[in-house]
Amino acid sequence: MIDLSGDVLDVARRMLGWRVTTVLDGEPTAVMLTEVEAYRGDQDPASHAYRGRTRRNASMFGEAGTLYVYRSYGIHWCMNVVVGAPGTAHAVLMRGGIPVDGQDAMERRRGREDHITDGPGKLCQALAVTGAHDGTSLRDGPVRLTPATLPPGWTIEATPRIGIAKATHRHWRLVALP
DNA sequence: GTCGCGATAGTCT
DNA sequence: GACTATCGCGACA
Repeated sequence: MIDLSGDVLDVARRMLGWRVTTVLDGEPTAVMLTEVEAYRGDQDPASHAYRGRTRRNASMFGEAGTLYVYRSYGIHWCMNVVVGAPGTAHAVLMRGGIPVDGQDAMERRRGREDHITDGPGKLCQALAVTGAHDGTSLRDGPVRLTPATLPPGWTIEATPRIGIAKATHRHWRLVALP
């Protein structure tokens, strides 16, 4: 069972190395997370939840382990793990990973053989995650999150979040490097 | 390898 | 009416 207890930034760091798996269109696919960002609910000007609950971000206010999927730049899907007590709307954005299963299916969905899971929009496309999965549970839903450890020797780096104009002093983007 | 830029539409002001 | 939690391509080095 996945453990999402504790501060959202600690959870984000712990999640590096975890597996995200889907079985959609009959195709099993899985990636190991290598890039995530933490968003601290209503205390974070960069969070979608900063100005309260809206139609789009409603699932952020659910219980820990809920999947929050939104459309980015009108084109791409991006997915988050909801963290913390219901109503706090803390979340961890899954930005990238490396393929560990179903690479053929992911290459087909992406229409190319390189750079298939190294960005938030790409990750969703490769795993076939869409807005239809918003609000489902990562514990027993169509998109699953399972704990795993990073391979030996990997290190973690903290940087400012990407594409964010506010709160840039907060280094809440975490990247795992070989 | 890095840099610049256009596409595109939901969401909120 | 403005603003994105992005991507892919082409130019350059």
